[in-house]
Amino acid sequence: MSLPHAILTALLEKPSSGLELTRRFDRSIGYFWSATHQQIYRELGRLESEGYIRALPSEQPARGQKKSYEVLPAGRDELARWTSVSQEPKPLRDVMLLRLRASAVVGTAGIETDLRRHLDLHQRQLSEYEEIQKRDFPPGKDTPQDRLRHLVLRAGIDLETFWTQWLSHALYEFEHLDEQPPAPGAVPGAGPEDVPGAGPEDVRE
Amino acid sequence: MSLPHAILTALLEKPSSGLELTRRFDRSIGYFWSATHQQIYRELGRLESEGYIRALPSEQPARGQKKSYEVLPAGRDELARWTSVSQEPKPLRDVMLLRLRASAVVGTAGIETDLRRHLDLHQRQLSEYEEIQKRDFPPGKDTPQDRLRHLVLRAGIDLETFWTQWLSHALYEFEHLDEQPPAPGAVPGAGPEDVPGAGPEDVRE
DNA sequence: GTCCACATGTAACTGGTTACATGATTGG
DNA sequence: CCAATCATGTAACCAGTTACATGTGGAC
Repeated sequence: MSLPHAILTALLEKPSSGLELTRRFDRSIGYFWSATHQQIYRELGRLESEGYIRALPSEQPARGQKKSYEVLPAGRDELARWTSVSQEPKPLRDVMLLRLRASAVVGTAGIETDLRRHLDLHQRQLSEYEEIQKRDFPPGKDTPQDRLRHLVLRAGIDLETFWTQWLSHALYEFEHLDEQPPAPGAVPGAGPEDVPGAGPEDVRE
Repeated sequence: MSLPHAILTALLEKPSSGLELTRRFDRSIGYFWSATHQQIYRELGRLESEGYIRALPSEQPARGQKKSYEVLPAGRDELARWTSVSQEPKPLRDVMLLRLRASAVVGTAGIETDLRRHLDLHQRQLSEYEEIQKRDFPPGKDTPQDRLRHLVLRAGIDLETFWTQWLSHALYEFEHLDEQPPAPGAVPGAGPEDVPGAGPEDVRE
């Protein structure tokens, strides 16, 4: 149950309409919590009916008409409560890692291209974050709020850094997949070919 | 649609029953794809009805009776196909980062304790991975299959390393949240990182 | 008047979670 | 016989995804 709290946070930072929220979820909020406009409208409805937010007065209640929301005291309280409550980290679920493990069994055909593509994507994301860091968090003036937000951005930067490094390493491994690793003077074959069959079995897990 | 492929991979590595799969998903498979036994049984049923796997002969078809599965050629083909197909990386969704951003607005009460707890959890996970690395991937013997699996484990290790470092840094920041930050000649203390700068409001997103 | 971008929604579906049900086997 | 454990499942729910529907206002 995190999306409503993401929306409350966004609305506290700045009251917005559904579409404005959607845009913000494509930008800064989306760095750590993504959501589509359908999710957002659905959730805005719930939050309003629960008395956590309200539509700003002075607008028409219809389709096609912009409708902005602001957080009510009850919403702020709920967000503060949720923020302070301990939560379990949720286990990792990463498709690329799964594909890599699968490729150890059914062959690596096609993966290398996608590894390269992902590397490119993560590098772009990293530069984008670094841009934002330069623009929004120059060294110097510094409120506690700024520091907290910077901390979050830092996580994004460090995560993208991890992925670019790991993907680079993975690609390097792929280029040397058939070589005997420690033995000097291995033969680079005709590209990383299929790796069929099952290797040493998975017995120790 | 990744869970069926995770199961196909696991079954190719070693034919298993539902409960055995569940155990393996709590261990090595779970490092990058987690699943509960309910999900697994549901998916085993689907995979069998689609002709991707079959129950090993020589057992009773009833509740309480163990039932092992193996992958059929069609299942292997499907896994190979899926593995080779390009996929989009899915955007990050992390509750702790969201809570931190929220805490910049509604206050940091309660979070610090949970940051500490998460740091501990990630440190434990990291040591567990490093144990496994020592045990299963000693330098020397090294098939292409081993290298691919090692690569996946490496991602786990590097990710946990990232989290422990980031959480340590976050805790350091928390201890100095009210101080004026970039005073030259600041005390390094426990924090491994530098202390950055400022940033105005969230208006430009 | 038509087209397009803006803006708000509905509906159906899928995958993951939580709670519970049922039978078999084994040790006391 | 009873309780604990192993083992397989059902059902209800919830969050996120995908596809589609509807209305407004401005540019041409």
